[in-house]
Amino acid sequence: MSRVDKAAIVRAAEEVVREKGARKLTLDAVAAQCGLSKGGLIHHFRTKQSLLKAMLEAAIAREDASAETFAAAGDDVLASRLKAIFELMEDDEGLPRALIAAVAEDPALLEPVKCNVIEMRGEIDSSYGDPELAQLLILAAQGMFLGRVLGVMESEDPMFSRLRERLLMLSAELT
Amino acid sequence: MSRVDKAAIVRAAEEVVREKGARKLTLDAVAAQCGLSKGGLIHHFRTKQSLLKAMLEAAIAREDASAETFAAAGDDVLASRLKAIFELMEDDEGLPRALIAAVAEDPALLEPVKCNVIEMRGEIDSSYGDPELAQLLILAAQGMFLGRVLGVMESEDPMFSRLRERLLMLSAELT
DNA sequence: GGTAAGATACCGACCAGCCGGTTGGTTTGG
DNA sequence: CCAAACCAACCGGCTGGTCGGTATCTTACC
Repeated sequence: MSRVDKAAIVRAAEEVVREKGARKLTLDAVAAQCGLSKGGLIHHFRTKQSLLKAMLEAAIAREDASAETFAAAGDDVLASRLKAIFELMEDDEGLPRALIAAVAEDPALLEPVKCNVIEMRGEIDSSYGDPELAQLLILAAQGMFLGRVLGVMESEDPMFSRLRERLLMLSAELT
Repeated sequence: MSRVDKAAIVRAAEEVVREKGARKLTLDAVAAQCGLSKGGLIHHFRTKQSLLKAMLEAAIAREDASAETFAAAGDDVLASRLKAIFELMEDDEGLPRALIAAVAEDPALLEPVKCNVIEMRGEIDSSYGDPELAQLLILAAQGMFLGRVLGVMESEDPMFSRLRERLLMLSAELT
């Protein structure tokens, strides 16, 4: 049917952003990265915006799936969300890059991310006796995520794992 | 001497990013915004990169100045940093926009931001008996900042001020 | 099984507009 | 009179997107 599917194109786009920065995320570059002509690429994604949208959706889906895996393994809402965020940070492809590219291109593309965050917030608010503290733990993890995107927080840094463990401990105390 | 100074140009650039998004931060747009021709703009900032750099530096300087004001008024390191971050979030110009524009254009421009964050981290690490918890409070504030940039966290939201107060309380318990 | 017809995947040349930066000149302040 | 501030036209390269065509696959009918 198709030698290259949309998922492969999205991966190629992430690769381009990682290698060359968000500003160089160009249709030609993506096409080259996945061995396609620009025409071929446009056949799959009719506009650049639709490609960016797909990048964001793929990344969000990965994060949600990750959280659900932890939840299925017995973690509570907060712990599984925290672990999902950490996992997201460790393989630094995907969402961070897509986020940057999208926010640069058109902030309106962030709508799905917004929805996702709000949904998560709702889940947590209704599950803990001290919802504000629970929110703060999530926010701290997202702060680490920001540090990662900006290149300030390295996942090999011993501080990173200490903060990570500490956050999980604090979340365990909350139940 | 000059009818338009560099600070005014930086403000105009922030305005452009706010109104049209980082991708539309173009020399022509900035020139138009501050009533200058492109040639005139280039006379002040010889390249776009140097303008971006100035934007970042101005924003960082604002934040540092804000933190120092709080410190001078008697707040300890953590509280003054937290308050500075909150202040940064409330008038949503400046750093968030500059950050986005810079990271999109060339991640290397983030170096000063990186230095600033690392310096802040050092200050805090050496000032509290439980440095990790102190770091987590800062990270939570930065997480809120990220939420603001993505348009998820509104500063009028009652949740916002509750989280803010809670963070300050937690920091007070730490001394 | 073969094949005609239609759809889907893909190519690569091309275009129009944008954008960073140059240049050569004019105005303005001291 | 000089230097700094500023202007406006211009340029070359890039980029998103178009277009007309080819190759490959599916379907259906004989």
